[in-house]
Amino acid sequence: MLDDRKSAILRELVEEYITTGEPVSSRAILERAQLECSAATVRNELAVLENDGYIMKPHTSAGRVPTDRGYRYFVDHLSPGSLRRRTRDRIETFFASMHAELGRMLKDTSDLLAEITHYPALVLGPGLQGQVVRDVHVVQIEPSVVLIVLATEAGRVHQSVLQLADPPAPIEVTEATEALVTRLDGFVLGDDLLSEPGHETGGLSAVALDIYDRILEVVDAAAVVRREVYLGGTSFMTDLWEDLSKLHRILAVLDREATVRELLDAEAVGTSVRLGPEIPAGEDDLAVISSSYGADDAGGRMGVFGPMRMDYRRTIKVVEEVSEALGDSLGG
Amino acid sequence: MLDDRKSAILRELVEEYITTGEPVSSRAILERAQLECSAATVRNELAVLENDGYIMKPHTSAGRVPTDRGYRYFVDHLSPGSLRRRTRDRIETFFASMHAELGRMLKDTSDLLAEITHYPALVLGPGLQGQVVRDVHVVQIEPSVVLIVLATEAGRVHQSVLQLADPPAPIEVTEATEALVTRLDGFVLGDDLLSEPGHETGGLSAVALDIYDRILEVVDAAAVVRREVYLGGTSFMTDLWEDLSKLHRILAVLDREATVRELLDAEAVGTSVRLGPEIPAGEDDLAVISSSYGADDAGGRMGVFGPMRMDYRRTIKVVEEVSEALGDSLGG
DNA sequence: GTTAGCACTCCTACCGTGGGACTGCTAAAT
DNA sequence: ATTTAGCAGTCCCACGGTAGGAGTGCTAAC
Repeated sequence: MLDDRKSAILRELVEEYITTGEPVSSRAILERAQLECSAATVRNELAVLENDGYIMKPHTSAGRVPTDRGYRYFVDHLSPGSLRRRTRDRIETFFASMHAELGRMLKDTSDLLAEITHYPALVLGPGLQGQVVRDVHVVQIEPSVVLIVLATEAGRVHQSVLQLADPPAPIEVTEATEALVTRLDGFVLGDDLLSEPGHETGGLSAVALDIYDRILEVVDAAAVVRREVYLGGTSFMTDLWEDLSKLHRILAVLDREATVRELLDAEAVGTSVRLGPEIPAGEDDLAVISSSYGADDAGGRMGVFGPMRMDYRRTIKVVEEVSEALGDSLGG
Repeated sequence: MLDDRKSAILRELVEEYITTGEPVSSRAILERAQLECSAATVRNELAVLENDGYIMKPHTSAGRVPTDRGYRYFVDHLSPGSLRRRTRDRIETFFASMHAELGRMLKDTSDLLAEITHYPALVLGPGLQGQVVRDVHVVQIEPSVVLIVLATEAGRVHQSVLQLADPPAPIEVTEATEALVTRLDGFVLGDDLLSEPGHETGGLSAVALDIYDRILEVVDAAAVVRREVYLGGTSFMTDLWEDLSKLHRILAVLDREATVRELLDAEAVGTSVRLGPEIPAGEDDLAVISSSYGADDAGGRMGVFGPMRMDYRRTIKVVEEVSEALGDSLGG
């Protein structure tokens, strides 16, 4: 834990560095913070902070720059910022006038988040886990291919194509479907379906029973279906990193869906700020601010990313605000 | 039209420039093409080509670089390249082992295309236009909200949420749905539904009739629903353009779905190569190679983009090959 | 513990220069 | 008329050296 003055000096240093991007000199800190001391004292304190690993010098005669540890301290001991009325209004009106289909809504949200924060934004769609099955529909689209459509109470739709070995008679599909509907109505996706006590399937023929079982498998798998990721504001990246090879690596992370998911820290709840080495992507100068939206089960996660030198105060607030607004919008 | 020697000189110049990226000197051309003349003659020809607007000099004592017109001539008078056995095999095995849901399939295709060409790739999903309705399903998910799910013979699913003014009784929804199914079964999306002679709807109550009409509107609109765009291999961009502000502008184009669609030249059929000023995005150093896949109605479009200095011979071939393979894969 | 002063470090932006790569032109050859 | 060799002229760019400046660490006094 740092004493008051060191703390203040570190805070001003980080904020100055965030806005200017240049190494910060002792004098600059003195001007920012109204400290009752001289530049020499600040320099002494800086030497201590450097020794403790909070800051570093790019070279001998340069100012100081925060290290990973410095950023971490800054983020953890940071009083939450507040948003301007205009920004808050903007988020509000955006969601008030939003009546699109889910996928579009999430894409638009990622654009909004990026536009407000000026950082590229990610939105991870909600899973189907926890959704209550409202309706199952089976359509035989080819002799041995059936399309299974699942509708939930929240109006979500999941589809899956099932390839059968032998072409069943339409009547057998109908039989299987009817038996299914009674069994699945009200079923909560993600619950253990297969080991649940089965309903009466006595009247079904062998073929119908086979179809029945296969469809149950599909429904069972629906809960863990890959969740969509939406990406917005990628053009901000060129303002954030000057280095082409750095940009290349970040884009490579975005190109692979799996690594994008890792950025968002899908398992976390609430707001998370991850810095550099804490992120699995293996990038050094990278920070991700993310937050959950919606209910535990029915929700997802969104966030923005940028270099370690980010405007944390405001951005954390925006991400939280937009997450909350999207959650409300989906819940209502 | 250029005579043989000028044509050969221009071709070699463009190909040399494509591989090296440096302005091409008269001597370099002489070495590439086995011409029966001296460098001085080549220089004379170059002067003519420059005068005619096919090539230009970055500065007085530099070699020549193709202009838009030069590239255009090159592309138009280019004998189609051929692919290495390995590349062809790769495309084949990729589609042979592909059994995913449509969206994932298109995303994976964009990744494949990018990986093979080393250019960022775009895939525009097929529309619903021309699809034959196989099944309509209406689920009342809230008192005054119904979910409409449309399944087509090809196994495509379209969903839409309909907000009704007054909460109808479930029986009225059922009535409307039953009347719909008979009317819509076999209907081809995109055909003029609303002005078609209506079927008997005599038995319907006023409320059911209203729902019926609203749903018809939804179905009518399904054919022109916004088609998805999938993007792969964006990290290749950093190898293609060195300039940060250029990258920024390209990323900005990709950020807006509308402009991405324009890149693909959605209205074109077959293969299209568009260069610089021919592309609505308003970028100068940009080329897009795109091609259609699938049947006229049920298909979409895919392509790659890069700077004008692209490997057209090979890339055109790859885009066409992958388009065809995807078309076959969807059609089968 | 704090401060003023100063020597020292080291980055960076600037400038000037020479080599080199090409061209265009000219005049002779085919 | 076309082609060619030779050469003067142009202009880029990589290189190296330098001066200025910003900032630090240290020392000695307060």
